[in-house]
This record gives sequence, C-alpha cells and structure tokens, in this order.
Amino acid sequence: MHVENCFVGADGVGETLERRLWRQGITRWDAFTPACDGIGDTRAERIESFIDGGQRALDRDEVEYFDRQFPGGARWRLYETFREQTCFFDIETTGLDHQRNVVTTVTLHQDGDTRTLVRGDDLTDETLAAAFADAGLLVTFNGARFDVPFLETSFDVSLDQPHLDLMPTCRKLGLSGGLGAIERELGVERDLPDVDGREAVRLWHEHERGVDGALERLIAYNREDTVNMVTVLEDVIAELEAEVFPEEHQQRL
DNA sequence: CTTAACGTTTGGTCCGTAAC
DNA sequence: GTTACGGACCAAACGTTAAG
Repeated sequence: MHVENCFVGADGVGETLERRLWRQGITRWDAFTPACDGIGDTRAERIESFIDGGQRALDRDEVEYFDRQFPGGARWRLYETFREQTCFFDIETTGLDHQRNVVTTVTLHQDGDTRTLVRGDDLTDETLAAAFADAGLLVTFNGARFDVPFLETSFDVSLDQPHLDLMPTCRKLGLSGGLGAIERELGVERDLPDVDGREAVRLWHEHERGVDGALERLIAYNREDTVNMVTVLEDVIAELEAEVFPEEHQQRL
C-alpha cells in the first residue's frame, strides 16, 4: 500500500470513511470523484486539498507531509512509498541510563547498505550526523523512548525525522515482547541467538579489557538486530494491510 | 531495576451528510 | 429548510512495556 491509496490524511476522514471509499472502488487518489457515497462538498474539498498537498510532497520526496497528516496509528503506511530513504537503526550502550551510560556502537541500514559506527573509532558527532543525513524516515524498535533520546543526549545530533517505532506497530497485531521474541514468533532466523542487550554490555567491557573477538561479536549482534527489523517490519505491514483492507478488494490496490 | 511514548478508554462535542 | 445520525476528533486519565 502506498500513500496514493490513502485518504486518512484528509481532515475529517478516518478509517471508516476511507474504507467506504475503497469499497466503492476508489482505491487511489486518481480514482477519486466528488460524486460518491458519503462525500459531500466539504469533504470533497478537503480530500482534494489533501491530494494536492500529497502530490506536491511526493514530487519533493517529503515524508513529513504524510507524517503530519496521517493519524499516528497509520504511520506504517509511509514505508512502502519512502522505502529507499528509510533508515533502520539500533544502538548498543553500556546500560539503560542515558545520563550515566555511553553509546558503544550504532548500526544503520538504509537502501541495502549496512554500516556500524564504533565508540573510540569512528563514532563521532560528525560521522553520526552524516550517517543520518539522507534519512527521511527512521525505523527502530522502542527507539522513540530509548535510541533517539540516548543519541541526542550523547551526541550533537537531532533526529527529528518522521519515526516509525516497531514496538507499538507490532502491538497493533498483538505481537508483544522484545524484538527477539517477536522474531521467533514470526520465524525470523538468527545467527547469534544467544546474545542479548545485557550480553552486548559485557562484550563491550571485554573488548575494553582486550579480549579478542569481543568487539566483532558485539558488532555482529548489533547488525543482526538492525537488519532483522526490515523483515519484521515487512511481515507486520503485510498483516496490517490485509487487516485494514478486506480480502476481496486487495487486488484493486 | 527506570523511564516516557503509545494505545486505549471514557466522555463529550462538533460537523457533514442525507433523508425528510 | 430542518433534523437525526454517524463519524471524526479532542482531552484527560490510565495502563502497558521493552530498551542495554
């Protein structure tokens, strides 16, 4: 589903009205006609105004417009349209407290490329800012409460792009637990099933003591977490689409 | 353990549509 | 024109919950 299939961005249109439009076969902006069931002059004007703005935003590749217009629960709909400027990222730290603890590694995955910045090596204000420069949409797991504030306290960066947090998104489908638990639920494979966040803290300390291979293992874990979010997100989106869109209409999208 | 961002719930209001 | 109804939206309070 792309943003051109969505009408919930128009003022006064929620999921109920949107579904009514879809059921009438109006499944794309260009199929919209003011003369349809449940839509009078006022709504027609608002929908047309949303479509106009949306078209402009698409021309300029602006995710922000849709992030503003869509209700919070529909943010997952941004992904397919803005896939190539979506940045999945995950951080490892020495603990949960962003006042006391420090960031050890940051992995970013965008448009098929994965890169990891490491404390004491190439993790700096500048490299971090540069790494996020092309990101129009951020995807994390619980990053709204953890990764973003942690990075913003620790570095001179502000991550104010639209942000899709997988945790509440998964919850819409009744998927709860951490990323690992949800992966198991969805059948996503892991190379390092025995590493978790606490182990990542230990691995960093081992690395500081000079233990061979500890950093490599930490990085591998961080990258796996990050890259696996792609699969999880795509699986979840497929489910959510099937849910908001009745089976018999799906081919019309 | 400690947060704080979400969703949900509740209750109420406002507004647009369509039927009369 | 008038009115009834459904749906959108708002605000506040509340509960849930996973990050290393």
